[in-house]
Amino acid sequence: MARAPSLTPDERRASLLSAARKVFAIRGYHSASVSLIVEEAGVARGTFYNHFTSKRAIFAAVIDDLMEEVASVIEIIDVNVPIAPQAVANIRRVILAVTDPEVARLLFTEAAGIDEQGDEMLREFYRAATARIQTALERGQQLGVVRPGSVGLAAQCLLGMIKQPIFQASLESRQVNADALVFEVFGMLSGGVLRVGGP
Amino acid sequence: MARAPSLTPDERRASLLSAARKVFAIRGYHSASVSLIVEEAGVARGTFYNHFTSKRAIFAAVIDDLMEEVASVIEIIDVNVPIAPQAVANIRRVILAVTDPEVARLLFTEAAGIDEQGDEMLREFYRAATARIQTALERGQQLGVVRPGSVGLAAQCLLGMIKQPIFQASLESRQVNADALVFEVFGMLSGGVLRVGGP
Amino acid sequence: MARAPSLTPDERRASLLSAARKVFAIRGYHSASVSLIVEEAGVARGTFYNHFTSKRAIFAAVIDDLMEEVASVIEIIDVNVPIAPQAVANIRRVILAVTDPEVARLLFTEAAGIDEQGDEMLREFYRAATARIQTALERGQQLGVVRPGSVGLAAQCLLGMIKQPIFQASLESRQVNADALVFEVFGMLSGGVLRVGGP
Amino acid sequence: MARAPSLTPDERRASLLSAARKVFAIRGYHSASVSLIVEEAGVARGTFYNHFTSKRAIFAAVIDDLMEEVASVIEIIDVNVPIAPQAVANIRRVILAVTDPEVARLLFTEAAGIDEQGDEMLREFYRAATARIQTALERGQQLGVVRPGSVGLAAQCLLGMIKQPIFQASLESRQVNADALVFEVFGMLSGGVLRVGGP
DNA sequence: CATGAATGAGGGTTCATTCAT
DNA sequence: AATGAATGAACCCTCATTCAT
Repeated sequence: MARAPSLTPDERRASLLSAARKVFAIRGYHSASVSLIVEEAGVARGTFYNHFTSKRAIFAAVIDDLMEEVASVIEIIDVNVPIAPQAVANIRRVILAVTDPEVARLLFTEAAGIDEQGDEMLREFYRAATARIQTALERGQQLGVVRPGSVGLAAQCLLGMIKQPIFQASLESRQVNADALVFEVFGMLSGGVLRVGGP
Repeated sequence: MARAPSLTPDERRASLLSAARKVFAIRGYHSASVSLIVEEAGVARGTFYNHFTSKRAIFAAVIDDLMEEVASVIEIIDVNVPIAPQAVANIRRVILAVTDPEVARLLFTEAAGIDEQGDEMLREFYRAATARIQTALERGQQLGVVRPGSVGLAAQCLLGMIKQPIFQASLESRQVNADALVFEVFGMLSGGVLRVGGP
Repeated sequence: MARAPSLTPDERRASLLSAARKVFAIRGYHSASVSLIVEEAGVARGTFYNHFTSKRAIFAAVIDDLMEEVASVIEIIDVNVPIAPQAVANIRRVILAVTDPEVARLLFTEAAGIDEQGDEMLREFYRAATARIQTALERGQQLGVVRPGSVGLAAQCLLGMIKQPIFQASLESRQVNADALVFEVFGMLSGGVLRVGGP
Repeated sequence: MARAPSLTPDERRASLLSAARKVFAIRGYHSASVSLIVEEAGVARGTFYNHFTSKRAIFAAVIDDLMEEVASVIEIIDVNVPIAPQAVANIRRVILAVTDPEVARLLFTEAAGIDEQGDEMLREFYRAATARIQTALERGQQLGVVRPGSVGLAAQCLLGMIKQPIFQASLESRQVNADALVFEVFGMLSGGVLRVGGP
């Protein structure tokens, strides 16, 4: 009844994570059942609980990995070379990372609203992301490439500007054109869309 | 056993909707139970099913009302008077409408991911919202107050720019400063934030 | 799918309690499953949880009823008529009440050790029983029919004297002879068994 | 992977038994898990099953040891020297043996009701204990220090008299005063408590 | 003998929905 | 329409036991 382990614990864990990610992405957190996950992973139910304490826990692990994946593509900007291309490259990489349908679905529609603990994770993620953007903008201000003024809200707006097209694409089961989005975002950042007489 | 109805069917329906909205906003779709809703409404379980075919259905009705509420604050722009203030006013009203904690929670974190039908509703909502913004932008182009070019993505970006700060505020159980957000959004639209090689 | 209730809620509750009592008595707390109980009661699983919040809860209710049953057979002793026969009658009734195989099994072997809350119930039961006996003994002292001295331990010993034969009989699936036990207990109380240097 | 055994098989078995006894005493049979036992013993799960065929089996072994421990303190009474002090000493030693919280909990609240096999063990234990007491009483009758008549029930009553105070103390997490209990039991045996005109 | 990952039957519980009254 | 007891599928999780290494 007890098959020998053909995988190391880490591999099994990874395989469960991968299965869970797939199942959560397809069915959403609530409709995904542990049964579905173990079936996808090809292990028995009990095995699941040898690696994760609960369905909630594996979901948190999945989301955590995702956030890490997204965050990891951002590279520190070198102020000694032209800023703009670096910023563009960062945005581009984030868009590409988030454009994966699984990532988009999980991060944008499933992560929120599970429970308080989950919301805290998300809060923290957005807090960190926003802070990062804000810092970048402030450095830009010092360099004179960003207009002066408070940039807290601007950071959130910038985030939303990127997120919303991806979210809508995800909702419609299509992928955004990353280049077009980068272009659009950069256009918005550098000049807005209105031509109604400046401030 | 069957109490005489003290409300008209429509009133009962409205009262259930209101109770459901409250319960869904507080607990989220999945944690909200029909029990909670009927308790909040002060009716028996069976009564619920005389007015709505399912929990799913009442949620859809709640979300529908919400979307309607939000959409209804937008006023047609009159091209014979200055555009900008009208646009600002619209944005401002949308922000105010969406800033209500119940609305924000329901629309931004609960509505998505329930099931395919629900996603379709949301898809439709964003499609309509985006289309509306896009139309406005195109009209702006004709009037020469919006820079030329494709504005499909821009519309989504604009939506995200507004939504994200409200979403993050909702996640942190606080409300955005509507005026600051309007100012920020308008600033972004009219000139972006970057000063890199502008005209 | 939802049959009309053929029983009043109280009747259904009683029927579940009775089924539970039977099942717990036969299988013990841990081996009894809610499935078994509802099967015995002839209702669906969900119905069980409409009447009791948990397996634990219905067990507590069963034990509570049992304790009440046992306690209720004790009659206040009238000091104006001969004491001894009244005491004997009380002991006799208790023995008879507890001699029922279900009662014995549940009270003596299943009630203890379920969890802290359960132990507290039992503690309270024995505390009350002991206190009652102690009070009776103290009244006897005032009347001069009980030898002087502390009677706290004596009360517990008296309880044990009655309980142990019943418990052993229960273990062996037989019933004690109530009359013989009464006789024995009364003999013990009135003169002990030893004849070693007594007066 | 297979660590060299640092203990002889017997030592390992003893160490598992000791760990099991501790765990069973603290958590009770049902809440004790094999995991807890092997953790306490510091061995792997598989090792457990090299020494005991099942959780049930190690529990039986624990109880067996306990019964043996208790039984072993009883010394054969020498009829050539005064009986009473020897009887008292035996009772005293039994009380002391059983007063250990682990012993009391395991023997009085956990041993009963696990399964038929377990009940048989317990049955046998009480049968043996009762028989021993009965034999002692019968010898007492021959010596004229025990009142005549059937002593089968008396033996059980005597057992209960001792057990109940210890059981109640165990339930309340306190220890009985062995001396007081011996005194009480002996008082009961030698003269009862009632003064209502003996036979 | 030791190890510990894997197993899977089984248990308690929830809750959307039904329908006789 | 209103009621609310009854339903039962579905879910998450536990844990004694096995066996390849």
